[in-house]
Amino acid sequence: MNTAKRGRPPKQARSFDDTKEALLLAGMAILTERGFNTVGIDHILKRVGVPKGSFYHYFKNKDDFGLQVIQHYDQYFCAKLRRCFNSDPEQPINCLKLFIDEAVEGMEKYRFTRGCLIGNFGQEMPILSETFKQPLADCLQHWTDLLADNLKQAQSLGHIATSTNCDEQAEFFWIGWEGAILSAKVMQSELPMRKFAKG
Amino acid sequence: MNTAKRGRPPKQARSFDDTKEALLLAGMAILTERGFNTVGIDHILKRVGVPKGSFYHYFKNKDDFGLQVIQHYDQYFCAKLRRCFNSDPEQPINCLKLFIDEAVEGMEKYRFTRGCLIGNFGQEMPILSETFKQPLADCLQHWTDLLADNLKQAQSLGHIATSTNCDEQAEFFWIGWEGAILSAKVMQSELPMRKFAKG
DNA sequence: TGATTTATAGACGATCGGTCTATAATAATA
DNA sequence: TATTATTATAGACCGATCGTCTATAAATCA
Repeated sequence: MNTAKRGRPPKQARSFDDTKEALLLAGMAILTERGFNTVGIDHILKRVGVPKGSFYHYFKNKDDFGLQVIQHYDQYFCAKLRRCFNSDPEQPINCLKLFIDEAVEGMEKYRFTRGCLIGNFGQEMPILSETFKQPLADCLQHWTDLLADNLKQAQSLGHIATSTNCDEQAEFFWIGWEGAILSAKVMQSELPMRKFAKG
Repeated sequence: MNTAKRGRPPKQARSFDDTKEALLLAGMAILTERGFNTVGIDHILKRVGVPKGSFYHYFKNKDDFGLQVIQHYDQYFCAKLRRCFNSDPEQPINCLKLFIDEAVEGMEKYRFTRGCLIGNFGQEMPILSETFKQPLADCLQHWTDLLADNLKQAQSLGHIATSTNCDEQAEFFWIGWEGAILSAKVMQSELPMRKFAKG
């Protein structure tokens, strides 16, 4: 059982073991900030400190990379949602508030430069390959399902009117939330997010 | 008083008189579909059928062009809003419905490839020059003002509760509407726009 | 008529995009 | 332990894009 890594070793020592994972993480951060089509592969490589050959060893092409970044982001975001939505089972309503507060915090931390990865890809839909359509729609559906579950919990506890259609309400929230993130980027202010959350 | 145009004449006859106007119109259409940073100047030139020299005769650089396209779009969009909002003074509520119906129609006409120019620029904020920030925010403000006026009319006619804050409500609408356009692009369906309008 | 203004025409270099081929090390095989 | 296969890094390569620059052509002005 040799612990040494196979393959040609890097010229310079690196701060990570898993090159592919490092590329995906950097991809999430950079694409969330700058979108897909405007970001060159070189940009990501420079950030991570690996040569181009490594990229094309792990990914078939740029589209393949983009799709895997989306998958990664979906997992990350769903995990975040599950954590928030399980944070206060007695008061499910507070869970959404927690999510919103964390999102505002995140936007401020990066000075309103990092929005939503799915929103960025969505805006670029008309110039993206057809293969992106389904994965992006799936992400929105996952989030809607998670939020709808949370709303149904609140409903079963009597915190929300029984007349409310939780699925529709969840869809409505995410549609508007994307707009709130976008507006926050334009205004460089948390106010749009707060104003939408109020509604 | 000679009506002939000054300057070097084009090699091939053109279908328009005003080259600058033609570039701005093509810019509106193309940037609405594909965003700013991902579109090259050559792309626009090819569509209009003019050489690069003309572009740099009328515009200082690409940013200058982008800013003028935004200005043009703002005028176009505000005119559209004014038309809608004056369409039924007796029933101001119907005016917004008309706008929404027209927007859905437009999205379908272009198969969900053309979203909102301001939304596209907004998504690209982090990589745009600082000079874009104010003009983009101004557009949103113009639309908010126009919608708020409409809501106030409805309020004065007793069609909306007097407790409603029309300015806040107008802001809320446009924030969410941007999200609805974005979601419609992802889903390639009018449903997100309809679902948001319902709320 | 000659100088100036307006506008089109397109070559050019620097840079950056994505793909592809070459190289270097370890692991597996026999 | 020699040979081959596998893994991963290294970077050359070509085409596209951006913005500048010079050249050209017509109308107007003095």
